[in-house]
Amino acid sequence: MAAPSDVSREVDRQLALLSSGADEILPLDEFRRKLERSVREGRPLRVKQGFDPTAPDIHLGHTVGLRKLRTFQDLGHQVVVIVGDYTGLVGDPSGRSKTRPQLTAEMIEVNARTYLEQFFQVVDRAKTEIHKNGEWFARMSFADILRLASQYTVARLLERDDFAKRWHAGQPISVHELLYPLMQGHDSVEIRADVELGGTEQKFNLLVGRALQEAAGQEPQAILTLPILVGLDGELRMSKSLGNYVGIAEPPAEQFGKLMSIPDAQIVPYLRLVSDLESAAVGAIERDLAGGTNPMIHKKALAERVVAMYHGAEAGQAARASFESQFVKRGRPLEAVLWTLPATDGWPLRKLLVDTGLAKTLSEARRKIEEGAVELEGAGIKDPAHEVIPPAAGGVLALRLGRRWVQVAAGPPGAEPSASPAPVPLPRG
RNA sequence: GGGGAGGUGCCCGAGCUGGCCAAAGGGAGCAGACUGUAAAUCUGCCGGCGCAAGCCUACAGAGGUUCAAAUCCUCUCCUCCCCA
Repeated sequence: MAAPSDVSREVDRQLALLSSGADEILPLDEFRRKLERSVREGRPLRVKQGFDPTAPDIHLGHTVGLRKLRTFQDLGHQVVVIVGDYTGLVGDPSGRSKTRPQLTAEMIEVNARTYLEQFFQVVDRAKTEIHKNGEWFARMSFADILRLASQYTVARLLERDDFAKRWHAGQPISVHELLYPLMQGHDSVEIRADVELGGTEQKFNLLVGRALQEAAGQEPQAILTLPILVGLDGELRMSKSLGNYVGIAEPPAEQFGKLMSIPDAQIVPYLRLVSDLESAAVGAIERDLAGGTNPMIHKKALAERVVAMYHGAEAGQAARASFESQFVKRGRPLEAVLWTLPATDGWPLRKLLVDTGLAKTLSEARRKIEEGAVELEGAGIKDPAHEVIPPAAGGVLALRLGRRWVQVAAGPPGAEPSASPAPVPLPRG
């Protein structure tokens, strides 16, 4: 048993680390008491994090919470992750203005696997317990559901901002969506959570967990909310469906480029929320920016740092070098995805653009060519009917539409178009 | 259960006294100029296929009227509001 003063010192230390960067911890005194007990009895806290296997790719927005989970683990606590296979059938209405589409069981399975794989790039697998909430929801009878539903009122559910907005806007809210917060809360009861993490938009759901735990005679969980990361557009929260995200599994150059497109005002928030730079250093950068330093310098450092976190220091440097070559010096990137396309007699440029994904449709490709957005081997091409001469074996062509580059090689006639799994060096031209 | 209002392109939203509607306007997005792949500003594009003329698909769904329908009629589905 530790001496009382040691306990108190350790609790202070943990509290400082855990609350750093957090938006709110509610109720703070309860959380402190939990930590005290944990330290005194040497019993890890059970820290809950749920996710719905809807959009499997983890992006930087998620890592804000995941990095906090990691901090809990580093302090010896136990993470309990809930795969929301049942809640996924509903779709979290949080922050949504529409009912989400429901998922099939197979999709959930696949998504969960992808998700966890990426999840454990940040979180320590050895200190993580995984549950599906189907473990308990699949067994509940209708009577059980009624009992659960009786523990909360419609008025309280409708207090919730997103429901309230939809209600006032005359948009539909399905009954099963109303059930969502109850399901999430019930998860906390089942796993006896001590703490649950979530973005600030999750606050309501997290609090429902407290109410249900109390009703079940358990000590209610503390909740820890984290600021929401703004997406690349600088306005809306980072989310896959909005397309304003940086995925942690994306290639280095992609991550770097996306990070360079964030508004200047987001540099400091990003450093705080998604980089591993300690807070004193972030403060120094903040002062430097206020002093009038060109934000681009710090933005590049941020981008390099984040790429390094997920791909290693070397990849970070390489991404930066490629970026500088491509944009600052107004040239080609150092590398680009290589497409191998079947060689045919005529190689219509429009088709190349579509096959390589630079354009979505032939019509779009035609328009972009006419707009002067397309460049092949350094020469702008404005003729929509242009036919490309396939390169000789071993040769490649550098093709650009706007800011995006690919390289193409000629493959055997009739073959399916295929892309290199990762970008490969682009010959200097 | 009764009454009322609605469902238009990625989103919002005009049109709905039938043809000039691939459908005004705004937003988002893409591209060009500028630039730091930031912001602001200006310009172009923004259903598909076609070099083009043009053709195809489209205004919740299915039928119908008409030379011609997003626009008129019938039925169906869906949403919201008020009343019970």
